[in-house]
Amino acid sequence: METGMISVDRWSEGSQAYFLTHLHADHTSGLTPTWKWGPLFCSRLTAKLFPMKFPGFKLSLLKILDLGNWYSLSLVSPSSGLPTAVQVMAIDANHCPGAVMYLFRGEFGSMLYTGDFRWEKRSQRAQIARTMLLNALKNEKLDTLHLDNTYCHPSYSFPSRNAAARQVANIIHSHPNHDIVIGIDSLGKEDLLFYISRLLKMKIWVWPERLQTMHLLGFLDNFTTKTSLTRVRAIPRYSFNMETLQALNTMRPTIGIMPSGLPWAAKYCKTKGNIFGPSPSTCSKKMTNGDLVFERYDEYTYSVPYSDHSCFFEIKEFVELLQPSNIKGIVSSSECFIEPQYYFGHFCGKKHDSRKLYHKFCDEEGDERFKGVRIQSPSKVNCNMSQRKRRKKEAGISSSRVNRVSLLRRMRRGIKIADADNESIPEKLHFFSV
DNA sequence: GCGATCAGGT
DNA sequence: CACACCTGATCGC
Repeated sequence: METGMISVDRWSEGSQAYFLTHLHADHTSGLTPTWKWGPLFCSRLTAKLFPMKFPGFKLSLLKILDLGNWYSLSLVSPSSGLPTAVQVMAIDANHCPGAVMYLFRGEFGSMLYTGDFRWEKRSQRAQIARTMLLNALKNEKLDTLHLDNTYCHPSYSFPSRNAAARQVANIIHSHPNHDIVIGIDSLGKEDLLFYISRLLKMKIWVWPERLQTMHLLGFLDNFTTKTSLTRVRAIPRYSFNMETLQALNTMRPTIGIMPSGLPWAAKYCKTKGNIFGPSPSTCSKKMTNGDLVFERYDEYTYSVPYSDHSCFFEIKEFVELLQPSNIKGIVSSSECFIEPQYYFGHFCGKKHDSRKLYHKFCDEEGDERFKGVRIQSPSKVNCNMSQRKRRKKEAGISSSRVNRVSLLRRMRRGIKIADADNESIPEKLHFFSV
């Protein structure tokens, strides 16, 4: 598709229609309450959560796309100046609440943008999404797949979220006299918390803004902001650290559980031989409990492979199902980034030389790129920090400005709670003139 | 003075 | 490893 038509999760000026896949901060960078380049298309649930994240945003810019419907947009081709129609369908991405993929079709052919997605074949939601996708495509070939390639490497292997949730429950069961803290973000992992809450027949503490989110999502009874009611608390991931856990343990015995796909990235660069082989065991403290395996970091912290992104095998199944003509990775910032074409080119029925490129990459840099990162970054950090401190000292900057900025940010978060209001959501539309 | 953005950390 | 999001510094109006 030519540029100047649509943007997905990109918010700079110059497109005729903007699409938001979900509300995580790394997909809304550039979007502010004063943003005005709309219209902005998103799922119904994202629209419901939107005012909390962007209070004061002009809600008439939001256009809701219900799942599984085709919507038609009248755009203008920037090159010819002629009108051109683009059809779009939103499909459940099974990532965080409200997250969708977008299937587009028009003169350019067909294009699927997954955003962040989890493709758990056995989950009912993924099966519905699968049916929607296949019905929408009928027998047409998908021309371009923009793919969530976060874990697009065979070493990224982790279980379903249901299995990971059972691991969390298992850890909690084996600590009947401990307080539990679980690290979460502003959106996502609600099903995990809900599952634990039902299983333990216990409310889970969340911070006030998160409770507001839970209520918007329809969880009315399982969460609380009263600490006295429960021994299980979900806390922001940024405050989940060793210091916090040590402090908590001075008051009550407490363990931390971090649900994340990340620690399960096998350090394949350390292994010898076949990178397609099974994920190597990387943890010396792996513990078993029944038939479940979990990872213990230190005396307080457990890590559980609960991921809202697809593992490698799920990405493979997804690409195999769709067999697109072209694949592009959405995530490209990774040190470890490898074009999905390398693994899945054979599903695309196209000749390509990415395999050759990959080998070149490995041969030239191999383990060194990882060693380089490990060795260089601490010294670089130290250098930057000392430079920064020196500059600050030289400039004689007091901390009053900084404290004020931080305070304002915190106040705004508080105001968001008070202002949160989901009344004025626009009506469903099937045709949009842009 | 203030919002926007970047860098750096976890 | 790299997710999602924080804080603090700096930029530019």
